[in-house]
Amino acid sequence: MAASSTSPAPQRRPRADAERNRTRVLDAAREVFRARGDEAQMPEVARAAGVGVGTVYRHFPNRAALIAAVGEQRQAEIVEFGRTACLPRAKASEGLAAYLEHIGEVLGAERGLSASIEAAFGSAEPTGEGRAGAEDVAARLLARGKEEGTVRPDAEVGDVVMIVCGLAAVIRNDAGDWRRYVHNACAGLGTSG
Amino acid sequence: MAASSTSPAPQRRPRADAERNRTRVLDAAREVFRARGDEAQMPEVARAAGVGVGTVYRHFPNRAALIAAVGEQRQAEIVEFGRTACLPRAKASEGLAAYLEHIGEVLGAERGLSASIEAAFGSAEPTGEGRAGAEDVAARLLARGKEEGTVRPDAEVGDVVMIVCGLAAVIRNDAGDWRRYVHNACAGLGTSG
DNA sequence: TAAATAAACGGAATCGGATTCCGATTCTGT
DNA sequence: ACAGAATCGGAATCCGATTCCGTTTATTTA
Repeated sequence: MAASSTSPAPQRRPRADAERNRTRVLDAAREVFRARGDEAQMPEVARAAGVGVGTVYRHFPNRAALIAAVGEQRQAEIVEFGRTACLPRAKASEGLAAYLEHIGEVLGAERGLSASIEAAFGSAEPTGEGRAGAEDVAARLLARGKEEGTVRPDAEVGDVVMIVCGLAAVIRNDAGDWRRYVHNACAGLGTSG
Repeated sequence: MAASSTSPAPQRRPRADAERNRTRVLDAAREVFRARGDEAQMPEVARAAGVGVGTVYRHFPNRAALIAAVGEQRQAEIVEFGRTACLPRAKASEGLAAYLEHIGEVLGAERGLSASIEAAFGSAEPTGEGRAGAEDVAARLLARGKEEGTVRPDAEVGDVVMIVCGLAAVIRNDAGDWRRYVHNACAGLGTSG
């Protein structure tokens, strides 16, 4: 008792098989949700991962957490794209447009993950790195855009979040010309082209 | 058999108590969802309506339909506001801003209904009148705004839908300065003021 | 290398909540 | 007031998420 309440817990590295199963489950969930939408059932995910339901629950406390984890994983990839393909652009306004277009493409191609990705970008929870990273990319692009004079000075990260969420909703429904919407949204931020 | 397959069904007017109960259930649901969010349970709605669960299901095929009905009812009121308070404005751009601000106010004040209202505006389903009415208001305002020269000629109803959905997401989360977002979104549509 | 211990597994059992069913009750038309 | 039709209420059922625990496996230790 004394030990457990005072020592900061040595934190033995997780067992190898546990770590492997965790990623198996996450990958399987991502695939299943992408294909069937996030109403897919837990047993289905477990089966796809070649694992028992119990194992799924050992790694993710509940269905919502699993869905969120998938969304955050996808978001992390989007942020990575933002850092490597958008931030480096000469014109920040183009970088911003590319960032949003990429998000639109992902949302359109992976409808099943759309809700969880939207949540990753829009949720208020301290999701941590994912959300923070996404906002960091947006913030840098906006700042640079303002210097360039291609972005309205009163534009904020929140505006970009709103665009992403709106985009997700629109794509989830009509799937229509979301590219045009992105274009207009950029125009709205003051980005001229 | 011959009769049932050929006659268009006389459709006797629904029984008085049935009609009364339908609205009781709808009203109770609206209140319960507004207060507790749309995860509130069916039995809770039934209790609030002073009715058995069976009765709830007699009028609404399932939970989703009930939630949707609530959202559509609220949407109808918003559309009504749009027609009476926004369309008549001298400046279409101001009418549009007022329309969006009103939506923001409702979303903010009735968080629990936020998701269903958003769905009513954004869903692809042939929701019918509700959605159509909302888009009608937006379309008229946009058209008039273009004549005025206060709205970008390439703006479309879809852009407004996107704004509404984005707004809903933002309000559901930070609840921050959504008013600023509305302002910026309007600016994005080309509305100068 | 083998035994001991801790951690992870699998999947049957449990639980909660949506939905269905049907006998009892309440309208409506005659 | 009566017959028939529609509606009610709420217990019973169904389904899927989550929990539990005996078994199996990785890791550490002797």
